[in-house]
Amino acid sequence: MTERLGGGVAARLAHYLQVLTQAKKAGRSAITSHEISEYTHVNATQIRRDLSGFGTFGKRGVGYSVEALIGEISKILRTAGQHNIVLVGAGRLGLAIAETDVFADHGFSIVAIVDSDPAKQGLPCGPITVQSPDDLARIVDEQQVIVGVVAVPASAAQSVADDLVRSGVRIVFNYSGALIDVPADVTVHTTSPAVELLYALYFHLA
Amino acid sequence: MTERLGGGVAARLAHYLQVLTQAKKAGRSAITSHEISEYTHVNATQIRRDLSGFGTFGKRGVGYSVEALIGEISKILRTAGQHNIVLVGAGRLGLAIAETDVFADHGFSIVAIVDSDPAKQGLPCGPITVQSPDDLARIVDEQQVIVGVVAVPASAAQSVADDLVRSGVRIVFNYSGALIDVPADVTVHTTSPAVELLYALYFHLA
DNA sequence: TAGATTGTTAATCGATTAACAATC
DNA sequence: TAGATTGTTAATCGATTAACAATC
Repeated sequence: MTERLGGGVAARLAHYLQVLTQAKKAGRSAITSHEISEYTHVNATQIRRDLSGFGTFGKRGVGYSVEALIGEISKILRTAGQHNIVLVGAGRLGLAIAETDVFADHGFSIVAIVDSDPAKQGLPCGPITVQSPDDLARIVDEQQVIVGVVAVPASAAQSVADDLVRSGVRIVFNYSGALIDVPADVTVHTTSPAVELLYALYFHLA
Repeated sequence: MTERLGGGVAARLAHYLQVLTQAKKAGRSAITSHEISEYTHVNATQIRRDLSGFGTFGKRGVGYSVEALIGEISKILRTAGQHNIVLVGAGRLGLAIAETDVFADHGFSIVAIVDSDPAKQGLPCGPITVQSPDDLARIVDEQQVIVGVVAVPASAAQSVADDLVRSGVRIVFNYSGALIDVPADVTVHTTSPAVELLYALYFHLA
């Protein structure tokens, strides 16, 4: 189990974890591979094989315990524990992201929000207040932040990403839609809802 | 070209289209398979093969014309043209989504926003005003809406999805994070940014 | 017991990778 | 011409699918 997982397996396990977390919040105590398959669009046999590679977590005729499986996958992905995020952009999008618990559900905590607009600095947002981008390096260092979320207009995205990388962030999560370049040792993920929509549309029109 | 594409190819083509659209907005006129690969994390050879199956779009030694390739892929995916969206939820998240042009960039137009809170109904949001959920069926019918976007709290998501499906929407785009059930002939996509974050984190910790 | 679902095998299919000639 | 990148082939790897015994 100390060996590194392949990219495919790791991605699928993360997806199962998301579904299980939501199922738990909805009050479910057990779930079958077929149900996970419906929500993830991953083949049910594949799901069972992915899981059985690490142990026998299921009960034949019943399915998997939601709670127990969350624990097992967290252990496999080594993502249990607390991870800190800094959010850049206190506009509508940034505040909307800060408000949801999509990140909190998985142990990610938004420890700081920054915005270059002085009018927004000092404003409260939940338990924290908006700070200046000048504080980024200090925040990342003091709070051991590894993830930076970019929630600014496309035109400012590259420059914000550069700031984040300079400040020591290792993973950039980009909501702006713009293409962003970073050094090879930093990971960028750009959210692109339109991609899924184009895909779904193709099969509905065909 | 009249035959239906496999799911893998269609998903990748949609992703290329997203990158090309952003590249065009950034003023790029040409792009190589290696650059598309950097932004999509799809293997460059795979990209060239995907494209060459439909024609010879590239120039050896140069790459692909961004503009021309956007046209070709739009033709292949048959997604050129205008498609209408109705957005449910005029909270921070809903308004943030309405504000961005991630959807508009690909010809999707948000033709209506509805919210069950009477205090929000009538409020302006760009060129339109917030309406009541009671108007959903009429809106979907009159404006030929095929996509419904769910931007409400998780606790209300299933009920909103039910309303949308009853009103005739064929594709549900769920930003709430909650698990949603719909009839077999309707497609749901649930955005889950945390999945990508868990995945990226795994490889950074390992 | 009967019904359901897991765990697992074998066969097929699609994606990835390396390599390289063609050509801009 | 020289350098770069496409288009394409062949070999490997991983995902999907069908089938079914094991067992809850």
